[in-house]
Amino acid sequence: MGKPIQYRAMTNMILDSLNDAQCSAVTAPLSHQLILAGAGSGKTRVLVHRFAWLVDVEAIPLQSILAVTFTNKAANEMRSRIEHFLHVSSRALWIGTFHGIAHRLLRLHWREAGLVEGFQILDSDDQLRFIRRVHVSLNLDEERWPAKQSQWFINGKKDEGLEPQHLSAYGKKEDQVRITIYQAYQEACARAGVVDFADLLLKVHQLWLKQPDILAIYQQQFRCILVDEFQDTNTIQYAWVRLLAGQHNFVSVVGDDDQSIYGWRGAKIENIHRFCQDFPAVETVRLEQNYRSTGMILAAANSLISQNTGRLGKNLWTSGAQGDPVTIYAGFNDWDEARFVVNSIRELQIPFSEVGILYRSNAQSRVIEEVLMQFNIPYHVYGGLRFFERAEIKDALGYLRLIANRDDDAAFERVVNTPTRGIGDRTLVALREYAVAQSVSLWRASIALLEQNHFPARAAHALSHFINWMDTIARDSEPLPLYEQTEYVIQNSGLVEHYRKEKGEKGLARIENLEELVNAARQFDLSEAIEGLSPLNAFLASSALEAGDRQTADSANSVQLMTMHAAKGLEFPVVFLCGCEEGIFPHYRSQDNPNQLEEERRLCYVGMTRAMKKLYITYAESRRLHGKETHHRPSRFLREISPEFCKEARMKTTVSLGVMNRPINKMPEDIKGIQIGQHVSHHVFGKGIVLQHEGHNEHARIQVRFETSGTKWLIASFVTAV
DNA sequence: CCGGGTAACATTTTT
DNA sequence: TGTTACCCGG
Repeated sequence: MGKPIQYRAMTNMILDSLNDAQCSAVTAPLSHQLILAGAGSGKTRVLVHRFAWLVDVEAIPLQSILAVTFTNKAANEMRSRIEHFLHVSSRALWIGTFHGIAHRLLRLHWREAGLVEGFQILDSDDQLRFIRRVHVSLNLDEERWPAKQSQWFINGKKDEGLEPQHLSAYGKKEDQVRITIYQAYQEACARAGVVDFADLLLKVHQLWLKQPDILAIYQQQFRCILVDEFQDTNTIQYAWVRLLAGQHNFVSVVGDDDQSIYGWRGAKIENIHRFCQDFPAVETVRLEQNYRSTGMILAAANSLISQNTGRLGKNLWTSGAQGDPVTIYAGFNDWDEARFVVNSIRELQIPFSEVGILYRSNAQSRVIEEVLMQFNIPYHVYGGLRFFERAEIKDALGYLRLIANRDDDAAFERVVNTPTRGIGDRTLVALREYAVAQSVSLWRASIALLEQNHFPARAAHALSHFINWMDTIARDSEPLPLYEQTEYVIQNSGLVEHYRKEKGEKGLARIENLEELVNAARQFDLSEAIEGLSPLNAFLASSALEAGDRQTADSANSVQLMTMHAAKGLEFPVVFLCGCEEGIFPHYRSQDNPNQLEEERRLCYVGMTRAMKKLYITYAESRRLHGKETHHRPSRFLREISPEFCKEARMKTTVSLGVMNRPINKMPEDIKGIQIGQHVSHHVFGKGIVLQHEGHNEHARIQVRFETSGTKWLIASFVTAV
């Protein structure tokens, strides 16, 4: 039986350079599939090739395959690899995050889903503010009812697919109050025409349940569903996949139970087990050959993770070199530990960008940063605010949101008095009360109360001015292209003058960010837009759904510092796992719960398996924590790694500062003369200007904005005046 | 409305 | 220790 040449050529390309396990995952006949993909086993590759196989060999149309991931990063990577591999345009591809795809569906079916056409998306920050407002309107004491907890409660319930009416009011009084808050919050969202992240999934799920005809459309469209990082799915996501799969479609899930580290935010590792029960005839493939790490590193990691119970079972192996044993270092204190890390980096003589320093919690970066700075080693810390999460950006977007939808109360609250325009608390309280009582938005409440002459002259004047002004800029900017509209709003909102007044140079950075927002709008790819969605609404949605990169990519040749959570999916030739002490890692809040403890162990496993060639694990016998000297025993994880794969290290080079003491930085006399605005230079970061300073003598630190390396806090003695 | 002083607090993070 | 939130006085 001769197969078409096209078929064979393509098949060869698809199967080229795959190992046996990968190959069987890619070429499996149509059925439900569970692909257990160990760390570094070529998971993405298998997904991409499976996709290609389905298209080319199984003749599934492109638009009949749905590929879902958790992060935009993963989605973008898969998309671009598939585009390259198949030479297709992204138009027809259904690849995206759960939230992104749900959003796309809600824009198509907003009416059936009970939403307004221009609905906006609340990010977690907006959501928290919004919940605060709800608390106030319910007269709840912020002491007893922290808004954070309500947010946690509401999101938790939504992730379980539960709405207020599903929740029993028979529970504890506390729960009853929470349910009331949940209910009131939902009503407030409906009035404002906004949805939160969890709503995106929940509302699509409800839509499908309530309107079988719509569900049927998508069940018929998506013959194959691929889910990445399946161990991270939560209840609603699982329900979503199950519903969409129906009786006739095929689901392939890819995941690794040993890398499940997001249980604390609702991920259900059990979904992997449930999958095998709920879906008939699941074919399981294990990808255990690792292409990343040395034999020693894998053996060490395997020995650790084997302590966990209830695993599906998997042992990573490599055909590559054994490599060096894992280096364990016991530091005298946190400074000593940091110095060991930095010393080792210097001795390795490798590009800085090949080093990853991982820790359990962000606060641990500080000491390491300071030592890196002392040795003039460039570094990049992951985490922190993202572009679209910055206050000034959210202010500007607030105006745009009001233009798109005057009823958006979250946006209204944010910008109505930013910058201050004489609309005070009094006025707002009245507006909120009226809005809740009449079940209208704050915008409508403003108009109604102004008509009723409810306010004293001054307040009335300020408010009506704002209302009219919003309508005017909305009208005037409407015909402009997106970026001009953005620019117009920023210029006319008074935000620029507002931030210009901010003391220090912080305001300057904010104004620059506002300018950057105009650029972002200019570059916004309108092809991403969903049919029927205005450019403005598309831009606003994408700003919530893809909040942008974390910080700028000045990481060209710098050491990478991040939490172990953030390191998932990444790899480095050299990895340092720091702070491996009981109470730090595993974290003390996980110590008494066996499940949480196992998750910590998986986190350690994730950290270890990031290393390609060399892995260092360090701990400190004493450490400064919350301002107090503390002592911790070495992490149990160190004991759980088989000793035959480890070796103890000592610091090879004596450090001039003295190993046993905290550093005492000599401060040149002239440092007192450093002033804001002064030009300085630094060995690594180059030339810059002093923005702020704090502390005295050896504690003096200064904030410098460098011409090319961004803004940094430094110990004052490390710069020289120019 | 701001800013200073202070008290409380302190995982992990994506959408 | 470092941050953040809140309260009160000018």
